[in-house]
Amino acid sequence: MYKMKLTEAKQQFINSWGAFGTQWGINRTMAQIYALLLVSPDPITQEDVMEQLSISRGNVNMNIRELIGWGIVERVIISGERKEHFVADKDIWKASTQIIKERKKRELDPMLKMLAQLEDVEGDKKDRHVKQFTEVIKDIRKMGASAEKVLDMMTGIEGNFFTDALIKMFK
Amino acid sequence: MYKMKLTEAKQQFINSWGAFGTQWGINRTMAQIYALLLVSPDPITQEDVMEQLSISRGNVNMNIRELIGWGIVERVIISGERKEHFVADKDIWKASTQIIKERKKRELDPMLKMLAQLEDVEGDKKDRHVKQFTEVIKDIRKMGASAEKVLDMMTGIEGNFFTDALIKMFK
DNA sequence: TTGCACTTTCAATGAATATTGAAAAGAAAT
DNA sequence: ATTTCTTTTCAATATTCATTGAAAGTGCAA
Repeated sequence: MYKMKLTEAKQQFINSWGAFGTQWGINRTMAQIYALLLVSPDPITQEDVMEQLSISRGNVNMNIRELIGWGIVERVIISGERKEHFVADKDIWKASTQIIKERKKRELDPMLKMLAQLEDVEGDKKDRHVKQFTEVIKDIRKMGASAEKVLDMMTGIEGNFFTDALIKMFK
Repeated sequence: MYKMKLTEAKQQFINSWGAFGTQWGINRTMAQIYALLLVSPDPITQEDVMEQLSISRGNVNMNIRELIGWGIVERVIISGERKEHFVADKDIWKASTQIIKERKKRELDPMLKMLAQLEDVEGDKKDRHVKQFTEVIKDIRKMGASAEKVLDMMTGIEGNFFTDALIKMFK
């Protein structure tokens, strides 16, 4: 069976990761930078990223900043070095948790807020259209609230027997 | 407290839903059409969608087709009517399940395949770079495999006490 | 078998998003 | 306080992605 060289495999990983990222509504470059940081054993500089991914200074800067905002990449000071270095936390479980938390905060919570405002509308409760509308909004809210609970549990906002069982089963 | 008129609320819902969709890597229009179908008590035609969302015939056609491909919208025959009509399944739990299944199939499975191919690379196992790479790939695979299991359970591919408990807790 | 009602396709266009790079700002070192 | 190295910003540009609409396709019905 064919074995790739490391550089080839890295490139493959970075490219695929970028492609999957876009499917999830994540900037391709941001995903690629994250992938690069994941497979880099030591902290690297913006310059390194520029070279290895052939992208511009500004682009690297903005996306690294974004990754830091997501809480999955850190700035690192290396004594004696002038340039900033960056690392990705290599604990994948922790990173996933962090990403889930972040997406929940940025997307699920605002959605539930929006739905709350549409809770009840003017007009005849017997009207098919009114009925259908309120029904759907209510159901989506329920679904969203459940999702929220599950995610909070999974990301350890509350720790309990259920979470523990779940983690033991799947980690 | 202010109550919206139905049409206003519908519009609000459709627009917001479209915006949230894009964040999830889903075509804005597709998300909007789905929202419209959700709040419509009866099956509607492509023409109806065109008018209500002010979008072109081709756009409606392609996106409805896509929604059908996701298994959350159905073509409906209304006897006496020439035009095709469409409905969204109003069971939100079922729809969510269906979307999760579909995304898993389209995204998670291919990702795991990709990772499998990068499992082992040429070169010295003691090299920091080789080590880090194989380590990360292995960890992501593990994480992905766990996610796969959880999702399969949640979407009822296997039914067991755990799923039942989960469903009872959150549905 | 021709016309009609409707659906589908897809090249052209438009809109949204990402990327560049040069200029400004910031931060050590001399 | 000036030079030098580094980071950040952002208007201009390039790229990607979504939308249009006219033409081709389908199939029913007279």
